[in-house]
Amino acid sequence: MQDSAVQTSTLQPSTVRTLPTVEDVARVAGVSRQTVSNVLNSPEIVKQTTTARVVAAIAQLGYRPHASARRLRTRKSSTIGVRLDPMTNGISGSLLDRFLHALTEQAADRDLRIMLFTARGFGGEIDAFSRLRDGADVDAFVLTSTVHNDPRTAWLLDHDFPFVTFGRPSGVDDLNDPLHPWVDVDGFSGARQATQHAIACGARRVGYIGFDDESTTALERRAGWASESADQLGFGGTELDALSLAVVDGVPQGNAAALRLLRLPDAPDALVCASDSLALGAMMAAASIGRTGLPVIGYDNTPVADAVGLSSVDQPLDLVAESALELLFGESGSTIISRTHSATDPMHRLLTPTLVVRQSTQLARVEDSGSPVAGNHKES
Amino acid sequence: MQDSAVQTSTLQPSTVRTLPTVEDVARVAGVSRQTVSNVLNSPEIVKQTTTARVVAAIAQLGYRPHASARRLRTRKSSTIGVRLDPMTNGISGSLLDRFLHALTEQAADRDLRIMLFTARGFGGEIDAFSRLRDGADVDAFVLTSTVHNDPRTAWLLDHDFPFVTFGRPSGVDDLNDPLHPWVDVDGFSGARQATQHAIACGARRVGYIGFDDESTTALERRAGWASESADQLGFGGTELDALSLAVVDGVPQGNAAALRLLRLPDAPDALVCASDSLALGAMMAAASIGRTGLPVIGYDNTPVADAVGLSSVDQPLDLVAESALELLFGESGSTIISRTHSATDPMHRLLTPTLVVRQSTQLARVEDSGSPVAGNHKES
DNA sequence: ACCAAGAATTTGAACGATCAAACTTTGGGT
DNA sequence: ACCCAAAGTTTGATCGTTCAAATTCTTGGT
Repeated sequence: MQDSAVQTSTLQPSTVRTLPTVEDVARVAGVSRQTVSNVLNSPEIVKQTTTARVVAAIAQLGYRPHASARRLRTRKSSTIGVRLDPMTNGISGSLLDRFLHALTEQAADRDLRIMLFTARGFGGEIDAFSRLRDGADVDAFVLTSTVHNDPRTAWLLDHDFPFVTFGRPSGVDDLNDPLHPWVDVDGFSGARQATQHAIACGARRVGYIGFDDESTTALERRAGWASESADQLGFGGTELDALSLAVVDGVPQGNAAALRLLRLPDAPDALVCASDSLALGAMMAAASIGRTGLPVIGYDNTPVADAVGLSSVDQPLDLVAESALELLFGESGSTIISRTHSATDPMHRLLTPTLVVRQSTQLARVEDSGSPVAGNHKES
Repeated sequence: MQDSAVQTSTLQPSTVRTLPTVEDVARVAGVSRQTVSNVLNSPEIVKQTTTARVVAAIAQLGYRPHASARRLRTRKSSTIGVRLDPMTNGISGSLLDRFLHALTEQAADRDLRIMLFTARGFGGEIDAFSRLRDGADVDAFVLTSTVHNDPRTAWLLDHDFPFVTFGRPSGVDDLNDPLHPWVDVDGFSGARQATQHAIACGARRVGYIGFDDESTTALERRAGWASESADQLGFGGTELDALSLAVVDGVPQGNAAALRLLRLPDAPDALVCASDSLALGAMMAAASIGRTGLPVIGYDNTPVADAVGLSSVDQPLDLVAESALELLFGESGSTIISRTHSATDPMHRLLTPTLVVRQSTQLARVEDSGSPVAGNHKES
């Protein structure tokens, strides 16, 4: 090794830079490979003085563990797979994106990585599961937009592969099955808060525009509105039916539905909507027939809601992400915790959304400023 | 139910399933490790009959190469790193998301993966570069929202690490530097098309609401509008200045700017905007002062534009993604092509956007149908 | 029948890390 | 001084793949 002297004496600015390995660190620190490894992975079993020397050597060489080598040996990838939905369905698509962002940040805190993939249909997604699992590319999946009797969770349960869903299971899946961890945001509470707020704004007949389908989401949001309306305003089933409509999600649909409701003899004096798209349509409908001050509340707190000053129910996506990781990896750490049927703690989290109040529900109280929707004229 | 007792003794649905390796495939096919490897990586050097046997064995065992082992040996990760921007800036944030989606899909076609990361500031991002590079986690980076004299590209060039930017370089970087590959969408053309369309709708004084900053994007979009206005309508610099405003991106800003322009003595009879946010604000402003039919054109074709029926300039994000990969990996394949200063072909692509025409520029021509999107105050 | 040259295949080593077990040191208790 | 357990450290093997070199099999010309 006498040529090491030569090597250092000659400056070689950008030759093929070979990355340092544990071996190199060990040599510099005067310890063995394994001790270096221990400093990194089990610091508690290494003597303080030794640790210090190793840490110094690591810093000196700028050493970083080779991710693939580590993965090969430990048989874990420290990577989570997330499918990027094929159809970013309009305005609400950004919900997934914001969630993805929160997830990436939370994951980084635990030294976990997020790997994306796309697939066509559930079948394609399951193929992707299989590919990524077999290639040891990911340790777990995070599923979004789950459906009734979701075939994906069935497959994952069947193949005993770790996952967590954003959205509670429905169908044959048991809500309390410890093998099916899930995180969800309480739509009942969200719709209830929205309704409550509408009432606080002075509304006595709160209308509701919801989704056409029979998803859990659709049902519980409507139930939240119905429950609050019943409790506070004393409405019964028939009256509630008259005050609500179920349509396909979208701005034009929201517009049309709002017009229908607002032209009723007993028109609602506020509108709670199951999405910001619907609410945006509703706002425009209200404006178009001169009912500018009508309180309208949306759902999901998308960027559009912020942009147009629409009050909206906000889902705590960072908490969702945090909880998802907690269910997969425990309080901290990056090792999948294996589940058993006998697990005691509930393997799910139901989070509570918050209402973000904006101009769309404040105009009723202030003077009409002439520029209803996104007006920036402050009256002083 | 009845076999629950038996289940444990006989059936073992989920014993520890060991994944098959090349060795297993080789044994079944009656060949050696390396031959299996060759079938996968260099099919042309293996005899047809042997290939057939190996392929059969692979299918039979459901073999898939272990990604990490392969990466360790080949010293490449087949993974591209993308930073998820910390601030999903409102409506336009979805542009990045749509790009991300396109990129993920294109990458999948080449057996490449997308890995996400977040970082705070450019410094943080460069740290992340360093980490991901040293850990051999990624083979290249795709950068978005580049800025003038971007420190990130400087670092990457300095450390000789492959990357491509979505957005042409500006500053000390050379547009034609073969070491700095980039893809961009021609904003000049986009704004020009928008203006052209406005004129085709009958406008004779097309106004422009653009960005306040001095980014390439801001400059070229305005230039596109100015150029077309000069050519077709014969406006000079002073007149153009009077017809345009530069503001911060956002719906309220668009609203305010539009009001200012529309209240001028020589008010514009159409508005071209540098973003959908601005355009949305402009639409609302127009509606609020009774100029419902005013043609308004946005930029980026975000979901909101679709939702509210706003004509908008669409960036071909799938092409951008495809081009980005092409610059990194060549026509096909998943191996980084190394660049030299002497490269002949230009290491960049300038793509042309297309205008998507919607109701916001059609109302002028059709009869008021009673329920247009953003209000239906009749003017006559 | 022989040989050379190319085609096809096999073998040993390596990628960089961690695991499991073996080994060495330390610190009391007797 | 001795021994033992606990603490700390090292050694050999291994994860699954591909590289580089060695080996065997073909083929065709003489």
